[in-house]
Amino acid sequence: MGRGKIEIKRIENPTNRQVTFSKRRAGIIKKARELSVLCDAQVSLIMFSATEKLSEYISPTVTTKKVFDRYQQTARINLWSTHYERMQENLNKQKEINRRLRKEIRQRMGEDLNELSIDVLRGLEQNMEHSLNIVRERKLKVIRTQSATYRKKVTHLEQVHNNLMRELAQEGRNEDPHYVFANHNGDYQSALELANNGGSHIFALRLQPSQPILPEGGYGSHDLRLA
Amino acid sequence: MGRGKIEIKRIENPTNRQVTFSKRRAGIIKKARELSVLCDAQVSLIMFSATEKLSEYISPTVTTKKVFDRYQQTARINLWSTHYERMQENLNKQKEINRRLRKEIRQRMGEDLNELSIDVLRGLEQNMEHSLNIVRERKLKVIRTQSATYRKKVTHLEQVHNNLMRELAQEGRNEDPHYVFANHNGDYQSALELANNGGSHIFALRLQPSQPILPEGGYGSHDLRLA
DNA sequence: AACTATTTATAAGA
DNA sequence: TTCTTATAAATAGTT
Repeated sequence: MGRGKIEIKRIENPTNRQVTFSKRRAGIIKKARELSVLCDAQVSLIMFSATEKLSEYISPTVTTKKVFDRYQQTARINLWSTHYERMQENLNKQKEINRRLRKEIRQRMGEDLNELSIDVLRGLEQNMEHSLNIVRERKLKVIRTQSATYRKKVTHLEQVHNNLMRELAQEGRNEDPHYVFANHNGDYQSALELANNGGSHIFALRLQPSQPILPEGGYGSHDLRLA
Repeated sequence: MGRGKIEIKRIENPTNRQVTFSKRRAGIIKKARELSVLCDAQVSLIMFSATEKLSEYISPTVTTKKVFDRYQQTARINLWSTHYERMQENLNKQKEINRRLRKEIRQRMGEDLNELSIDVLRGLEQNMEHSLNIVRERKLKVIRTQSATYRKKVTHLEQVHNNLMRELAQEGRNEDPHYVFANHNGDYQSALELANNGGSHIFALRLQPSQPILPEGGYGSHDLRLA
């Protein structure tokens, strides 16, 4: 269609080739648009010229991404979809693990027990007894360690105090010895308090029987108990 | 170009539309091929008909994937990269959640306690005591229910047995009454066994102090304890 | 699926 | 690039 018929083979003259590209690009884009409109089709047309220039047409009813995604599905061609699928699989696997872990925790908190057989219940009870003993021992050990630390601190403070008293007794002029003594007593008192009862009032809340596991952000060890 | 000029708008007659699609699809694919050859261009043409049928042309010098990749680079359009990133984020979030859940379970099994403060330890201990009581009660309830069921069965069997004995006593000729009696005793025995000790030997393994949580497939409530 | 009257695309030239 | 125009090619309506 032109002044003369041409053979369909690479146009060697670069200028000529470029001109033909421009003309025909316009033509094919027009054809693509007409096909879209007339036939209600979704068309994606991407062209790179020999000079690397990008031209494209995409039907107004879709996006290039949608066409690509659909192309993958329909053509069943891998492209990057394997990557996608693997990620999706992985995600689902993680979610399933998550579900089971939450269930495990709920059961260890005394919920969701109805479906458990007597055998499993017995095992769970024994395991929890055993674990509870470990936690108890650990707690006692921490308390003992902390007590020891505080005792050392107290001993040290007493020494400091005694030294001061001695110095005061030697130099003793216009200082009030009771000021220092009261200070020392305060430290000792708070140290004992912390060792024996440290903040346990905070955890009264922990005994709520059915604390729900939050879907996200509020899960996990301490969030569960501190909520 | 045809017997009459047509307006470029959706063809309402479905048959007509389908025919036109076929004709014009052939035409545009021919145009795409000619453009590729004449102008040394790389063309990707993807079409979905209104009936969801996929047609495509791709220049012989490239692959669809290459065109897509190049399109992304050149157009500097994200396309699916955001999708990727979101999936990756989601996956990481799930993994982090799972990490915390595993830690929670380990701590409830008496592991990883070193980092816990005396406050948290005290709370954990109280929570575990409370949960253990719930599990214990549930276990007892199940045992009681099961015992009741077995008692009913036994009672029923005794009745059946008595009826048989009575019948035998009435008709009593060449049957051995001990056969029936022994059978009945066997049932009763196994019923009692199951109620009192049902398979608990299976769970000796559960008391292993440091059963690792398997990364995949071996996690979860019962796998952990039954491993 | 073929035919063909007509419209449309475009090669070559300006 | 764009316009022009002779001509090739595509295709709408028909069979």
